[in-house]
Amino acid sequence: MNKTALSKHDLLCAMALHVLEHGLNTASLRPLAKAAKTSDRMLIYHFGSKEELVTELLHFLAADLAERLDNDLPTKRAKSNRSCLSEIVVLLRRPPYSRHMKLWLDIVSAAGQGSRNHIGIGHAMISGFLEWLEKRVPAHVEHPRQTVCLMLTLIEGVLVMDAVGQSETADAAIEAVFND
Amino acid sequence: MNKTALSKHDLLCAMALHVLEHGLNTASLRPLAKAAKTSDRMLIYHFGSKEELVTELLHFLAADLAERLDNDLPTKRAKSNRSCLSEIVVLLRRPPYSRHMKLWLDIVSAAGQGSRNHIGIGHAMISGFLEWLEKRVPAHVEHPRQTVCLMLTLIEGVLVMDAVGQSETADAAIEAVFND
DNA sequence: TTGATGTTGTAGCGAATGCTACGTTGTTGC
DNA sequence: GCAACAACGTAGCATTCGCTACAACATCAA
Repeated sequence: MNKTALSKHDLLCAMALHVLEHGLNTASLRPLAKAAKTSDRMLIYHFGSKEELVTELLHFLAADLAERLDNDLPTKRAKSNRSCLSEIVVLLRRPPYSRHMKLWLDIVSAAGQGSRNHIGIGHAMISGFLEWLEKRVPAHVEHPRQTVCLMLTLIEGVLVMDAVGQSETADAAIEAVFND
Repeated sequence: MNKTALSKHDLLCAMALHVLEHGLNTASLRPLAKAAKTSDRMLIYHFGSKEELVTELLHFLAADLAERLDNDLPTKRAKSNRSCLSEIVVLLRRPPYSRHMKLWLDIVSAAGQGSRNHIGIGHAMISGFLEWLEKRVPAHVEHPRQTVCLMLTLIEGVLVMDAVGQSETADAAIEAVFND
């Protein structure tokens, strides 16, 4: 177990870098294997199938993203909804997060096509992000749950806008949403 | 010209139905050809390459979507921002629009990976949608441009949430955004 | 030593990919 | 009628896809 489990983690690290660079939906076994300095044969050996590999890889990436966010944004309540939102957006638009966000859009796309796998992971990631947000929203807000739902939904919209070169539209939306 | 132009339109119609059903990023020439009752050979003959075919197909679908929206939602100013937003969301969540929206997420995903093609089309579609929205937002709003940016960005977020089974989150966001 | 189990390389399978070569039909202009 | 050109079918190319068969080697318990 030890040997395999360890190398599996290394494989996931290397493949995560590759996917963050080149996208998820277009990734195939041989390039992934090359990035991890092994062969497609060994990837199937370790993960059973490509589908299981992708599942594990997405869980790995989700955990990585969550850890990064915890490190980069302290568990401290923001002064206002506006500053809370804009701090997060500024962070997510820059590397290394920007790459995660493009990959996130790949997950969303596959989920939209009905992939149970991607729907499940996507759903969990949103739930986790909502909890994370709820600890950072100002303490005085009346409906914290609704507020974080609004923030996160808007953030998702910002990611979409950024992807198609409509960042100004996203900026205007951020500017408009909170009056506090 | 007439014969080819006509049949090209027919081909686009048939292929549009196919990608709306089966997704865009996973579509390949032979299934597309089968859906249009022709051969991959003929698709290349008519469109030159797959990339050009996809480009034309996306323009066709964008025009189709715009026309449908014009027909289904009259050019009439809504009573409130809230009703304006919710009417559109209700519409987009149902067929036939729901399929267009899943395909839209495919475009966004490809755009996020840097495809000039998809970025250009996506950018244009957002711009068109913004104009369209600006004619339907209540007349009395102070900053109409900002307001439609907020609405559309939020709509994009709703699409993302719906794709990963987080429609309740999207609903809460819609509930929270406008106080009027 | 033997045998069982786990790890890895080589080679290849059948299918699908985008695209092309080549020949056969029309159809049209002169 | 005939030549030119557009329209189309058949067959195939080279590549890539996920995955597997098979053998070689290591490790370790009996």
